[in-house]
Amino acid sequence: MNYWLFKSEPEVFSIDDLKNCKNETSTWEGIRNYQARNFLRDTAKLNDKVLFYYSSAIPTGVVGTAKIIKEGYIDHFAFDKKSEYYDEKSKLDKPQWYMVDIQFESKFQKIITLEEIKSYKELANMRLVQKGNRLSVFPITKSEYDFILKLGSKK
DNA sequence: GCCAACGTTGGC
DNA sequence: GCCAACGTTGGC
Repeated sequence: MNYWLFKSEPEVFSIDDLKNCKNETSTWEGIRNYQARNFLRDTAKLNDKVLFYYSSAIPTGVVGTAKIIKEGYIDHFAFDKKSEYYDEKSKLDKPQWYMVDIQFESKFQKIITLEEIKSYKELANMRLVQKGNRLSVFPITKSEYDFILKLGSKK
């Protein structure tokens, strides 16, 4: 079992949007970074746990959890000229980009802000708090996941 | 809106 | 293969 942090801008796709999807399930398309692509394609497995993080938000932070319900498969949005995720470099016979499907699990009682995350030494090794981190999909440890889940479960 | 950090592109 | 220029991310 792997543990992940997925970033999303709430203006684009919020955790409520995920919850409101059919079966509380959505594709996670539009990842256009090779390192993140490799994680989705090669490492993300069925039932892996996901922290749902808001970037470019006020405040930024983790707002809930989800799980992987479909392992990496071709991001067909890259072939769709009408999609904002269209990428002419991704060809049908040589796809560049991959995605997974996730299902809503829980919404936290309160957002666990980046500021709060930075205050715990238990979370100091997360890629999230390291300088220059821009990856929108990256692995975390079970203990980091559990720690944040616990924070988010408190009123 | 600014800007630091990082990734990608393309000329050589 | 180097690296300058450019584009993007994301916190503030």
